[in-house]
Amino acid sequence: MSVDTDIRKADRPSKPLYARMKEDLVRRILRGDWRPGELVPSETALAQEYGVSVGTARKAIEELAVERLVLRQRGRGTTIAKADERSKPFRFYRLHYGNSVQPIFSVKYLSVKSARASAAEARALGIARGSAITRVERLRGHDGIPAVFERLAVREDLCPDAAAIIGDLQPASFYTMLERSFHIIVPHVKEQVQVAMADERDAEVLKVAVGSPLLEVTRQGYALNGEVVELRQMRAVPSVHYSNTIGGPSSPPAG
Amino acid sequence: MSVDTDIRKADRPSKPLYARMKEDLVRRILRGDWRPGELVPSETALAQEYGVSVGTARKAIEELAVERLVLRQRGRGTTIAKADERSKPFRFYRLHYGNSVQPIFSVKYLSVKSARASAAEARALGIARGSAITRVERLRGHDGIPAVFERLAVREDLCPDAAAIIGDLQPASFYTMLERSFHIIVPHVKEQVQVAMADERDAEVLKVAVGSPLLEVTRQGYALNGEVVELRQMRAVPSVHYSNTIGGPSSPPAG
DNA sequence: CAGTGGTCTAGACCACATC
DNA sequence: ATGTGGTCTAGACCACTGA
Repeated sequence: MSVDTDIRKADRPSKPLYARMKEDLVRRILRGDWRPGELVPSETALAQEYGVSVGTARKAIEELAVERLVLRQRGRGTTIAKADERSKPFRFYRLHYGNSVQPIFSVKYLSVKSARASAAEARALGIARGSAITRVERLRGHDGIPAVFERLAVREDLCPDAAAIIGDLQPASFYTMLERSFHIIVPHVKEQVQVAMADERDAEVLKVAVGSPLLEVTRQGYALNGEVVELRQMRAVPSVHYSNTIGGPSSPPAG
Repeated sequence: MSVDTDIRKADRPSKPLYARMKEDLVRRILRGDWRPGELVPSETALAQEYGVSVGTARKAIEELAVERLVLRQRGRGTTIAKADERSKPFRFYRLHYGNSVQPIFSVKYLSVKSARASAAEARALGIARGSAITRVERLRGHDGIPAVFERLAVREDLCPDAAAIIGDLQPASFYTMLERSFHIIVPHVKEQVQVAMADERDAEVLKVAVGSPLLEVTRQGYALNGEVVELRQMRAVPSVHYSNTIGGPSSPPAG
């Protein structure tokens, strides 16, 4: 039976039933009981399995849906959300070139290699200094113009053989690849935006002068269990801007 | 009776009952039936008034709560959210100095005056060129160091006598002032972040060299009815960064 | 067609804030 | 003590999808 611990007699002081049920469902998703794109049991089936009313099961599933972990479709059923469904329009990729509305940039891989985590990387990733990581350099362009230079780092303990796999696939979507190749779901990211000065590598790749100002976005990608799995630094030419919207009908929860 | 149109026999094809009820509640908030901080009728009272079940009324109110228009407190009741409740930790103010977690900056008003909207301002505000607006300059500092130079513009047709009122109050929170002095609620903003070069005024105020790179955040503030009421440009010294979090438990809906 | 999620109802009990 | 929102139940009907 898939419910290891009876959610009805847990915790002290006990959380609401639907909350415990939700946590258990997350545990099962994390364990890989259902893969992204796969159908989850129906409301009534889950209600029966957990011994709760449909309304309660519904509330648990509903919360997973607003967190975009799960996709509900009337008549079809509920599926585990795939990376592209989770990150719909601009959720993750908020960089735009000039006035263009399209966030679409071509991607070119510049390098993919295994390395050892620096002190800063180790701290940010929550691993020991010197642990194995994979470093990736990508360049995004707009109409043939270099626009965004990305440096990524992922934990090799979570993504074994990442260098080879990434080098081979050169995926347009990093999160889809993490999902398909390593069963890692990244439902949550934190970003900081600031001004940076171009170093020599930036200058070379982006065709700008060393020391010229760039827009820098630093990102930490969190896995379902809360661990940081990915670090990303994006340095963009000054004509690129970062856009964000806060509040309003149907905006997701803020951290 | 406060329900002008019977929400039960509306629209074609008709939206769900709870959605129509929600829209009607928004209409009443917009009309000012209840002021920020004031108690809204209870679930059961509203259910009775609209002739729906408590569960349905509940769903309508619940949606207003996730949009932060309304604040629900068990044992107390439901109130119209005040500006500071709506913009809780960092929802609107996402600029930080260096590594400090606190987004707290002192505020100093530099100038407040009436003016005519430029072509760009008029377009962004959805008003005619040359319409009356109020322009405000503020400086935010961190530990006595100039950090963020803000230029604001608000529509004077919506905020009559704004120049005098703002000059008089010099409010720390602009949105709280809009709410209290003009009954305008701003539940939604859009922001763009980019690199800018310091002009002469920036240089003078922020104590940097003309032409040196700054972090610029441009913001449009939307009123409840969807109109743009406020334009804001924030130019910050390079040690300031903009932070954002996407997804995860209890993140608001993304635009 | 059977099965899904979406809406809606009517009731119960509870934890909590206020007076 | 009263009234609030929060949880939970058990049912009904509907719109839609897919075989």
